[in-house]
Amino acid sequence: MASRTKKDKEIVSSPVSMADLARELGVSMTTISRALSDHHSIGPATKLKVQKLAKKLNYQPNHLAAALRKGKSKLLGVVVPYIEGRFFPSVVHGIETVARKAGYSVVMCQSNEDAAQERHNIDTLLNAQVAGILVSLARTTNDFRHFDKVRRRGIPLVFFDRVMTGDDVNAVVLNDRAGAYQSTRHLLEQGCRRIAHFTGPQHLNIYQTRRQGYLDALQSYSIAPDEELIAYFDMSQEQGAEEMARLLALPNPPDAVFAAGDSSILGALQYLKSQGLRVPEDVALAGFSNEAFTSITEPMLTSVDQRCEEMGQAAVRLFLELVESKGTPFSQRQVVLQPELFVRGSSLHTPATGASPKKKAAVEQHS
Amino acid sequence: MASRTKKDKEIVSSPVSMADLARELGVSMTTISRALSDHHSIGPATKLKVQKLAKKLNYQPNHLAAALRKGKSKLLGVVVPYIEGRFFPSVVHGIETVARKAGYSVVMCQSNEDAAQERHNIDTLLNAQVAGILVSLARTTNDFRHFDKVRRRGIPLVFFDRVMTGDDVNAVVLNDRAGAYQSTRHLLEQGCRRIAHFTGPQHLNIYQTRRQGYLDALQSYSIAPDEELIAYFDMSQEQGAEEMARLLALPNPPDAVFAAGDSSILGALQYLKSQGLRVPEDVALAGFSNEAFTSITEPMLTSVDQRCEEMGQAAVRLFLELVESKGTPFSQRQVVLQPELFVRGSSLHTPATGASPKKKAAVEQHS
DNA sequence: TTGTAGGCGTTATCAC
DNA sequence: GTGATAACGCCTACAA
Repeated sequence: MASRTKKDKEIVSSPVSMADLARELGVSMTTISRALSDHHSIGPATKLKVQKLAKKLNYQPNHLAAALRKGKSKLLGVVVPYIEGRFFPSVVHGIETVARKAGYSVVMCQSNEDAAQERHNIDTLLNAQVAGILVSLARTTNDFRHFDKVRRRGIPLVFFDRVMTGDDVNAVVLNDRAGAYQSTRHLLEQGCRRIAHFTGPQHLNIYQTRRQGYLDALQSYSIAPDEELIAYFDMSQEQGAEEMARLLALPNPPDAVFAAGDSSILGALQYLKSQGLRVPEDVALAGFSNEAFTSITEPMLTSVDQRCEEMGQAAVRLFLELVESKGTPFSQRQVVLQPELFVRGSSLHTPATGASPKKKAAVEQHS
Repeated sequence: MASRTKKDKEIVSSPVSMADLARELGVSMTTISRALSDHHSIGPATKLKVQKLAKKLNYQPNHLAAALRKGKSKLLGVVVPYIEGRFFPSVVHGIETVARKAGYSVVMCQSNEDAAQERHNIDTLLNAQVAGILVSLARTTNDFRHFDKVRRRGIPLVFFDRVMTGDDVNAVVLNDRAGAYQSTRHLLEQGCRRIAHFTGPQHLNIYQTRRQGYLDALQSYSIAPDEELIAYFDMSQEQGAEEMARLLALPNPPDAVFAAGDSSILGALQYLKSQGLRVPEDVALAGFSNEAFTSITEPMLTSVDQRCEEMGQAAVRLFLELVESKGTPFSQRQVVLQPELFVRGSSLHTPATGASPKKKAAVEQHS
C-alpha cells in the first residue's frame, strides 16, 4: 500500500530524493529542483503538482548535498567556552533570535575552556559546512592558528565577549573597561578606599580591560594601586573564597573587593559570612556578569550586566553584514556594547532594596 | 611564491581537494584517498609523500562530501529544551566526554521549550547528516511525528530525561518516582503532614512520575491526597511564589512543599521570607534537580540530584549500542538511573550543616 | 600496489 | 517552460 521508491527490502525507507519525484511524475530533475525552489520559469500547474507530491512522499531536501554543490549553507556555528550560568545561554538565545529571522539554523559547541577542544569544535563546524562561525574564546587559547583555516575558506568569523587580540577581527564586545570603572568608582563613592581586585589570565581581553577600568577608577581618586590587592586566579568560586581568606590575613586588609566575575565574588561572600564578617559593612563586594544568582544571595550582589542578548544579536548582525559585503574582504568591524551597573546590597553602605540600574540602555557603536 | 591551485583570482584560496593533491603528485585520487585514510594497500613511501603534501597545502578533508557519499558521519546531535542552569549543561558535558572517546563530535541545539523549534532542530541535525540524535523534549511537545523522520532514516534516536511516551523508544531516565518518594517521605519523617506539591504539565513523564512518587509517599503514611494542595503550573520562579501565596491563603495551609523542580521552590522560599515566615519551621521545602543555587540560598534547599553526568554518558552509550547492533532493528532499551536526595536546611526540623546524600551512587539497569 | 569509473543529491549551464 | 548534462568532493567496487 505504501508508496514504494527504491530498494524495498529495507525496513527503514531511504529518504526520498528529487530523482524519485522526477521519476514518479515523469519529468526531469531540473523541473523538480526549480519547482521546489519556486523558480519563475516553471508553470504554476507543474509547480503545484510537484509540491503536492513532495508533501505526499514526505520529501526532505538534503541541504547537505545542496551545500556541497553551492559551497554555502544556512547553518551558523557557535563556539562558547561553557554553557553553565546565565551569560552564555542568554547570548546564544540572542543569536538564535536574529539568526532564525534571517533563515539560519544554529548549532553550538562548547570548548570547556580547553584550546584543544576549541580547535576540534572549529573543525567540526567547518566540516558541517557552516556559513559562518561565532566564537567566544576558551580561557586557555593563546594560539590562534585554527582560526586561519576559517578565514582561508572565506567563512565569516565573528568573535564575541572573549575576542582574539589584533585589530583585523570582527568582534562584539562589552565596554569592559567602562563597566569596571563604574563598579569600582561606585565602591569608592560608598567610602571604600582599599579595594581589592579579582581577575583572570591577562591574555584574555575581558580580564585585562576590566583590570584597567579598576585602575582607572582608583586613579580618579588619586589612589595608588597596590599589587598585593590584585589577585590573579581562575575566577572560580572555591579560589575566590581562598583569595578572600588570603586578603583578610594581610596586615592591611581591604575594605572592598571588585571581581571581574561573579562566581569568585560569591566564594568571597560565603567565606566572609563563614568568618562572621558583615557584607557590606566590613567588606563591600561587587562582581561582573550579573549572573542569576546575584539576586539570590544575602545580601544580593552588586554586578555589571553584560547585555547578553544584545551581544548575541549584534554578533549575528555583524555576521550578516559580512555575508552581504562579500566583495570587500578586509572591512573589519567592532561593535562595543555599553555595560549597566546593577547596584545591590553587597556594596551599599546605605542599604537599599532591590536592584537599580545606574546607566541607561546600551548603545551600539561601530568603530 | 604561494602554491597555486585553481582559480588564483580570489583572495581567499578555495579549499584544496583530493583532486588537487592528485594532480600535484601525478597520481590518482584513489591513492590520495587511501593514503590519507591510512589504507593498508598503499606503499609507505607514497603514503608519506601524500601526507606531507597534504600538510603543506593545508588540505582540509570535506567530511560533508564523505558523509554525503557514505550516508554516515561522526557527528552526534543533541537537542535540549534549554541550557540555563546546571542540569542540561552537565548532561551535555557527560555526553561530550563519552562521545569524544568514541570519535564523535557533538553539536547541540536548544528548543527553548518550543515544539516548533524542536522540529526545526531535528531538521537541522538531519541535514547536517548526524549519525545519531539525543533529545530531551520541549515542554510544549505533544506531537511526535517529527521523530518518525529520524527513525525512517534509520538514524539512532535516544531520549533522555524528558522522554516520549510509548515503549518503542530508547531512553535514559531518572527513577523520578523513587526520587519524589524519597523526598516526600523525608518531609513526612520530619513531621510534616500537610505537604503541598508543585508540578508541571502531566504529559511530560518527569512531572507525571514525580507526582506519582509524591502520592506514593503520602499513601505510605496513610494520608489522603488533597487536590487543593497540588499546583499545576509552568514551574517558574515567579509562578512558584504566586502558588505559595495561594497555598498560604488556604483555610488549612500546608506545612511543607515538595516541588518537581528547583526554580519554583526558590520562588516559594523567597515569598515565604518576604512574608516573615520561617523555613523550615513554618513551611519546609524540598525541590528537584539539585541546581547549583540550592546551595546558595538561606537556608539551603533540599533537592533530588538527577545524576546529570551519568545521564549524558548513558545516553551516548545507548547510542553506541544502537549503532553497533544495526542488524536487530527493534531492540528498544531503557536505562534507569537512581536519584540521590540531598538533604539541606530547608527541610530539616533538626537543623544540620551542609548537604548529606541519603542514597548511594546510581545503578544502571536495563529493562 | 595503483588506477578507473560511477554515484551520493543537489544546482548551474546550456540547449531545445 | 522544460530537459540533458556536468559538476561539487569524496568513497569504493572492480579492474589492472
